[in-house]
Amino acid sequence: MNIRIEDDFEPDKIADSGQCFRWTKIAENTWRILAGKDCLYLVLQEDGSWDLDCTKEEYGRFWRDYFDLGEDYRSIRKRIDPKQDPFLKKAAEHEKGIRILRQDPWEMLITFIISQNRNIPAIRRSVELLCACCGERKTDTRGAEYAAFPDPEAVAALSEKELSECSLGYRCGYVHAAAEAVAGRKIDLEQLTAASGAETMAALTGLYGVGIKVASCVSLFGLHHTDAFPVDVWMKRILAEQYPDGYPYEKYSPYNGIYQQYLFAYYRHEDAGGSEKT
DNA sequence: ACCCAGGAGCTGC
DNA sequence: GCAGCTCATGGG
Repeated sequence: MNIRIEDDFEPDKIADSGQCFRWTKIAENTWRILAGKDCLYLVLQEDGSWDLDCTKEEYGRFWRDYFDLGEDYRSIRKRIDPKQDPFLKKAAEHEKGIRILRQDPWEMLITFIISQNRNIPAIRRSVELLCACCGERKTDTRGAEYAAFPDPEAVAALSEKELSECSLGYRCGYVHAAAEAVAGRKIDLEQLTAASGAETMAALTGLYGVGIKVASCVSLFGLHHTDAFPVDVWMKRILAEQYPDGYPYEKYSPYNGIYQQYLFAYYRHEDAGGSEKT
């Protein structure tokens, strides 16, 4: 089907933003998106519209929400006062096009446990190995095969050897424990969507191998708690350099997580480009 | 060879 | 409560 998107939507920026690890740009203007057990080809048309290889029903039931197309990111960016916070304003304008995807909480939990103390290419590699190891084999609309993200039961059933072959290193035990907790109903991730931020963080950090950083990523990317504010090594640098007197978290509520994505992406791009930030 | 990565658990104070 | 150490592996 074909859709138009009026405000922010740039797949290159979303794919590079460190919130999803199974997007692949397979040609100019074509992205292959793996999410949960599904695959979608997203193609930018000459007229600026988007072609999606799914039915209207699938779009309404799943993909529209996945891309968070009900949210008006333009107005969220406009709330930033350039006089009060020029750095955030610059980051948001530069990274315009990012959206916070509404991804599966279980997939986010495992993905961000895997992410700890690793760079993005290494995370992608391990996630793919895990899916290949125990995810359901499927075929997309172009006839290509892919592996779905595995269920908690499938991950919990893996042997120590099988898990270690996914290059998880010392995180093997964390992944296995999380899979057992979810499969064994010791934690109900779906229920946390409606829970408070504090309650959600407490429940997630109660899991072995889940600290504040991973829990906030699951909150933001898997439960769409837009006030969750993940602080990793990059964000620590930003906070130290740009906000030495403290970050105005209260003022930016409930959009802290969205602004955080702008800051994170902007700083990493500037750093990679070698230019100095002011 | 070297340093770093979307960190977290554990120990010792 | 919080600093310091360790953990396994790949990317640059």
